[in-house]
Amino acid sequence: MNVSTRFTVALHVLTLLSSSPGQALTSERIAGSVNTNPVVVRRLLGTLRRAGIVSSQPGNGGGWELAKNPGKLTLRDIRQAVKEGSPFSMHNQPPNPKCPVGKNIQQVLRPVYAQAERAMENELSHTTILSLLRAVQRRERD
Amino acid sequence: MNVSTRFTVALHVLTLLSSSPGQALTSERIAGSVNTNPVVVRRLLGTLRRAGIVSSQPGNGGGWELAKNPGKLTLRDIRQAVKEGSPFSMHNQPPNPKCPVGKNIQQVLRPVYAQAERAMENELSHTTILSLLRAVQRRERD
DNA sequence: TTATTCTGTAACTTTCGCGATTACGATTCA
DNA sequence: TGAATCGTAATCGCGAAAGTTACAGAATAA
Repeated sequence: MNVSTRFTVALHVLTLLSSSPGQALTSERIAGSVNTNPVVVRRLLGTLRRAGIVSSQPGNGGGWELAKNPGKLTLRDIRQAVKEGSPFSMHNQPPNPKCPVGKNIQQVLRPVYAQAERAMENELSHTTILSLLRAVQRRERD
Repeated sequence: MNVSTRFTVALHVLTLLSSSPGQALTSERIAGSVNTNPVVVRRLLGTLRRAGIVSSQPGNGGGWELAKNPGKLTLRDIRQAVKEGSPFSMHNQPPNPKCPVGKNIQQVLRPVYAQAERAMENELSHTTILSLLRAVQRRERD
């Protein structure tokens, strides 16, 4: 396996940002919650900034803020923004083109994989950052 | 990313086996089609044998055969047999339990991820090894 | 029985991507 | 000016997956 944790960390951070609207959080503070290195956070949030999802302010008193309505921000949007690849991957080495199966299998699998991934993304589009925040708050109350 | 290729290779091999029913293929022959090492093939097929999907015969004239009806064998079955993990993965280090978000985020995400993965698997259950073989043969004809 | 062909596995190496870390320039504000 | 913060390059370390070597069974043909 070995899938990256970028998506999970992105959701964690965005939920955290949505919990303090109008208040910039530093990468140091965020890294404290995620339990990682501030540079890792800045790299990840840099990607989200280029996608227009967060904004940043350098210098004293600066930090990171959500740039979109958390109720409109779906998990599919985030997944695409952090450039998570397909959950499927083809052969490392191209299969043998002299074998009828080896010659065609990748082209046959491609649309099947695409369809399965679409189904997954469709499911992710039904959850927003706001609903994650609400769920966290609900667990915190009880 | 970096997802394993085991699932794709398994589908390739099973399609190949389904194309020569009643005839055992050696790991050497199979590896030739996949363009990899025979030991890699034996390891993977060993897992599929333990799941009852293929059978093997050592010794002269031996090799590997499909042990199930390819029309009944779905891609979800195969994915589960080769033990592909979830396409999502949680934090490497546990998040900070003193932060309300860090404390609860994983428990909130878990069912969301499970649901998305289920949607993907449901889609995979609609395709069989036989239909892969048919698609390969169709491409080969044209 | 003997030679040959395969599987079954252990052990080791190689490769590769991710995350962690260090370092430092640029920017902002008090 | 000085402290705090982002932006980013460079490098390291780790772990998982695949590739490789080696060899002990097992089955078959002669």
